[in-house]
Amino acid sequence: MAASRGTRRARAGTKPVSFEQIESEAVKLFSEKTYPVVGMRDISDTVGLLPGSLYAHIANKEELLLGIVRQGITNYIDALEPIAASALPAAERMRLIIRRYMAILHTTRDQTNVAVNQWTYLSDDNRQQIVELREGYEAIFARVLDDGIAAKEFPTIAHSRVAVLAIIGLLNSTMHWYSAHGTLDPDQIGDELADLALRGLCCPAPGAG
Amino acid sequence: MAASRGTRRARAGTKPVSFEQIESEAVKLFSEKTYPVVGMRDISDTVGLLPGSLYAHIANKEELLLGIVRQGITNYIDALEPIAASALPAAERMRLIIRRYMAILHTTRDQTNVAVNQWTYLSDDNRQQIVELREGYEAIFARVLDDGIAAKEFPTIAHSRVAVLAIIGLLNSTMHWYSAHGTLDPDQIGDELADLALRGLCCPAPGAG
DNA sequence: CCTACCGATCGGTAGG
DNA sequence: CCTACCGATCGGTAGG
Repeated sequence: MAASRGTRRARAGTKPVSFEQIESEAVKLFSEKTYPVVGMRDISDTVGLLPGSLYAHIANKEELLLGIVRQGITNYIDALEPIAASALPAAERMRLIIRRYMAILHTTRDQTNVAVNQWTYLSDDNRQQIVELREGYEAIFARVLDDGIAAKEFPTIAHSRVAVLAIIGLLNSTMHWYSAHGTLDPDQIGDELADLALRGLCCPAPGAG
Repeated sequence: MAASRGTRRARAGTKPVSFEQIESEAVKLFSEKTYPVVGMRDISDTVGLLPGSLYAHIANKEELLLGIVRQGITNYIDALEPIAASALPAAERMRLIIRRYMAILHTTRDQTNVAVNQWTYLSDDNRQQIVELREGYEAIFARVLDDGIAAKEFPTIAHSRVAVLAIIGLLNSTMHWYSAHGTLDPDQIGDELADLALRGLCCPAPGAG
């Protein structure tokens, strides 16, 4: 009975906590349990602060989510945009983009999960910001696809937006089963998925009728 | 000031509320806002009951989710299993399965969304139940794929489980952009996705190197 | 199916 | 960064 509040005494002469630590723990927790289920007390426990002390480092819970989501998407845009803008044939660019996507997923899996699946918890203004970022992200894939069609590398596609969203959906879905600690390396999976997508964009399909 | 509790008087001589109504409204709300963010008061409001009255029809919040998720998956298993078990060539079975998947998605979109993305909110025992159901669901696709490889319809695949999960991931991802009210009909999209998947399983890919 | 209510937990703050 | 605390809301229940 002697330690009524002893559980909370995590900080005795330890180094001060940084914003980056808080954000990094929040990424893990949000990815694992989702934003609405993670309490500020969960976050403060993992970094060794009392709940109220978090607000010396962050404005509020939603700002934390916003930062994580925005950076999570920006990571992809910054890396994929130059590839899409390069002078290579569209099929090659698409392959490089898919491979690079898997590499980024491998190093920022939790953040990607939050960015892709949890931006919907943002309130109106912040969500609108993210919607625009997402459009920029989609545009990268659309550009390469359209280039490929224009250059006759790919056949004319009935609904090209469907193809773009299908490819993005395929890539994002890997998150749910691709385990970072597994034996499959990201380049290998990237190549297999690129094969899948590029075959899908080119030749006639079997089993019809 | 006269209507202090007047807002809550939704039921005056109306027909009694059924369990099915409650479940159906819960499906919509869970799909739209996710389980942890939907309060019992949100549900009771839409069916026109007071919060406590819900418990005359349901055991608790989680039982509601469990029922929705289980039926949401069972819908697919019941419809796809017979196709997988039929005597048709594997490529044809795969095409029929994908087409049927899109048809079910079209009629049970909200429930599918909840079943696919929100079973993780179940507590241990209930979640384990769903994990087993999901394995049965995956097995349907694995069976057709393996049959196709054995019959040399598909080439030997490095990681056949990757292919299964990629196809399921592709199908499930349609949920995020396929709007039930849109002009794209499910058969049409089903065919395009079947083309994508079946081409991916057969021929050599361009753009390599 | 309502009335009336419960303990627990939530995000966040004042003041130091 | 802690102490001490706040109002709001949560899922759920007893008793009728």
